Amino acid sequence: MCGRGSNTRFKDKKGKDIDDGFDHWGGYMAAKRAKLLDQFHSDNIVKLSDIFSGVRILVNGLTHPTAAELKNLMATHGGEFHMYQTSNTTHIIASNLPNVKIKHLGAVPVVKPAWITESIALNKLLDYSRYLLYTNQSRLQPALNFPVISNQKFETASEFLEKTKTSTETTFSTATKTASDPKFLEEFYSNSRLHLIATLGAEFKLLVGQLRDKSDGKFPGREKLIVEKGKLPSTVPQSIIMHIDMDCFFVSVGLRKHPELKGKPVAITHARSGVINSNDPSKQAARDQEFALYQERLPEGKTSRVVDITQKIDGLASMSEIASCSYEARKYGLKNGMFLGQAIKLCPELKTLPYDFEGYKEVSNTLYNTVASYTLDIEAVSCDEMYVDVKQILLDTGLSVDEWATHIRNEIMEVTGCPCSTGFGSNRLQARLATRKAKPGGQYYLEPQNVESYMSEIPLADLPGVGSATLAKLRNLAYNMCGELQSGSLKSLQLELGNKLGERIWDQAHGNDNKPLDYHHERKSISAEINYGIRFKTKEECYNFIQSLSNEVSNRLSDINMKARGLTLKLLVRAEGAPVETAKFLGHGVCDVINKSSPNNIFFSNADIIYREAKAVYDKLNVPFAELRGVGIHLSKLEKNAPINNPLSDFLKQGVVKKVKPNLDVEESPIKSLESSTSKVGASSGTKSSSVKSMNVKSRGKATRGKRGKGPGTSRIMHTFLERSKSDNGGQGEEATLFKLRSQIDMDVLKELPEDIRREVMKEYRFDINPPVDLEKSQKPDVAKPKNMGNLSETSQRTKYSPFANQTWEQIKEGIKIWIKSETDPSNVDVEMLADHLRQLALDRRIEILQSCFNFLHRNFSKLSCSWHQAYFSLVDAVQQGMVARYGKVLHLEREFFCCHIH
DNA sequence: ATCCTCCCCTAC
DNA sequence: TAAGGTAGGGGAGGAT
Repeated sequence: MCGRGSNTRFKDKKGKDIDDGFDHWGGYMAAKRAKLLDQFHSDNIVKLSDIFSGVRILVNGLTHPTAAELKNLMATHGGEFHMYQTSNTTHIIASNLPNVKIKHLGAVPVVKPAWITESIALNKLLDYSRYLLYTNQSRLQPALNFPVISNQKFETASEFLEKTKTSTETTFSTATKTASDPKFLEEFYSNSRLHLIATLGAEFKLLVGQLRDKSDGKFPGREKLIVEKGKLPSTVPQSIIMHIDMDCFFVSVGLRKHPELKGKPVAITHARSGVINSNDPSKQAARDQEFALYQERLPEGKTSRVVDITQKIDGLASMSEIASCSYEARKYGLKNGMFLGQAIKLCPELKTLPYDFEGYKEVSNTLYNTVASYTLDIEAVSCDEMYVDVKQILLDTGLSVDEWATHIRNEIMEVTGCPCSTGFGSNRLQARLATRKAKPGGQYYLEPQNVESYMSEIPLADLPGVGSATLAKLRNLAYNMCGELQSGSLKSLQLELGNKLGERIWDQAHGNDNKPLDYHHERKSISAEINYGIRFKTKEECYNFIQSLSNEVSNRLSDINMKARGLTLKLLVRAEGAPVETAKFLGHGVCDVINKSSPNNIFFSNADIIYREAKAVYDKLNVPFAELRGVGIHLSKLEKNAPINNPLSDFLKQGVVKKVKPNLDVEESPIKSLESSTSKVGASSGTKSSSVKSMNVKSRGKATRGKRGKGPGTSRIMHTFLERSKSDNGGQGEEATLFKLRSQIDMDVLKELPEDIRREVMKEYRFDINPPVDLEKSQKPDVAKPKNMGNLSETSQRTKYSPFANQTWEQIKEGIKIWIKSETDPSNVDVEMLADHLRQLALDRRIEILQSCFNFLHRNFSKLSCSWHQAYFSLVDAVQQGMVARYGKVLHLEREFFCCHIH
């Protein structure tokens, strides 16, 4: 999953070139190009010759001379230099061009920069064909095997110049991988431990959920244990939580292949030695400068892992980070995250091992599968750590906590070859702190009667959630141990730390933690962020990288079948006074962080849209690309995609619903039958509740700020779907059943369903397990005010954002609409018919929008300031004026709740 | 009051 | 050389 290339954007499914996000901005881009050309021409230049008259170059990638120098050369010798490729770009200048870019070059020749320098040297335009970078440009070839034309046969011209320059430049640029390289993201991810940790953690959270969904309730491991131990079921009154944590995970995995290093101080790093081979004496000064600045900017009281005054890093010390170190190494003061150079100073005999990413994945999988054979009451914390509710296991097997702990630890050791530690307690905090005592390679049960005394000896620094900043604040209050807090004042703690954190730490100091294990995690955000190797030399490289990130987050989004509504661009910008070249090789150095979100009220998941938004934010921020040291795209306000076909067909198979109308039928709107059959939302508008009124077409323009438009659930597209049932039995037939089911309004209906179907439904709409909408209440005519969110706070935070929270039955019905899903092939759509249909629905005052056209609206009126119905009419207008020439083919008939406020 | 945005903090 | 990611909780302060 890490290996996704960034080259998917240029082709659609059929392999034809599609727009790169600028189609609709053509005018803007043209203007921008003109402006750049203009600046170029107005520069104060001294013409030396006209040999490049008519030549218009675009520089792509790293070249020698640099792009800036080439720009000057072109200016002084009568050519043009383009920042973007245009239709009249005549040559692309590159020294080394990876495959992914080639696709986009088309017929324009890719020529080595020597063509320019040598032409200038001879003062005449040489034939560029001798300087072509690739022999066969039209054919796509494997990235690494481009036959490069040798320049050995160059005659006179090459003798004027040192040939070596271009070739060294080429090798240099392949050796130094910065984010300018299209392959960078992939390469970086495959070497990043932090990326691995993050993605593996998310995967296991997902895995536990999936295993629970498809579990048959049988646990072979547990059953075998019952037989083997032959004990009677016991009674365990209180809840028992187990915390499992692998001992210095990466090291343990590494030691499987290097048993000779067991018992020795060992660390996992990329670097092989504690010193770097550099003979650059200026390095020390640059490092000192950077560290001083870092120290200066460090918040008061906070300690830094990077600048440890007692462990000053000299100019040659390796700044490769230690991902994990053995307990033997920790005795020397080594810590995870420390630089290798520092570590070697503390422990000269330290052995280093390389990463073994495949090994980590394998061991993690084995670990989870092992535990899962006993229970699925697992909260995955990370690839090497989890909480498990073991009460049922202990009950069933009759084992004591200690016996169970020994058993599971032995088994994990056996199947993974790696040791782990386990802690037990009556809540997750106690279990976790027990693990701390158990480590390494042990087990400990913190029994309820010992909690208070045990806790009093725990340093506050050991509490989960207390890091260096919080610790500094606690020290300010003269608190160091949990015991000191047990008698202290909660108020003063909250004043210093904030309400939530203050209370949590207060609770924790007493050994309390009422947060239940989370077995089913639902993602709230997705992001991809790179703060390493960012050194852009052209704006294009920067844009390309933003595009790679866009592809990445888009892919991750669709992997979990979600869409997003919020986008934030995060930039790390070299701080004023920070050296341009960082102490750590290609690191980010001391930076200012900029977060900027783009206002957005429609959902998206498409990479092109993400790119366009992110790029727009970047352009607006006006940060010079050369100063960037980190770039990230964060997507938030996620929602599951509407279930399209599969779950529905499952329901059909089960006979829960009947499928009747496979295609859109304008004349006989399925909405009508539902409306008329279920409730009395007639055509008269005067008697409606205010909430309904705001959806009335007549009130558009002034109702957009009405109460209805403000709840958290309202400014978003929401959905449900159902198939129309032919049976007309007063709305209580299959369709009504399914609709209620999907809305999670009637939990009784849910309960009556067969187990497997219920599970499907729960999977799709897990957030509605606590139904937020009271059907009885919402049927009352006066629902002027949305439900008070405060009343929902007892249920989970998620519930608050449920699509159906805050919606009354009336509103839901009013909001039902048809969503026509479009496909990329628009050829056989009858525009007239659709326009008619839209008009018809408009007359009925129903909400209607085409998903694909909504994207169109968003593209073209990105700053729309109107309500949903205005957007709707804009769409109709657009159809009538031919602005939207074609819609997608109508594939599915679905009803979707839609209530959107576009800013 | 209640939201949203832009941070900071923490954990692995 | 080196691979400084990612997700969630929450607070300050402005907008409404």
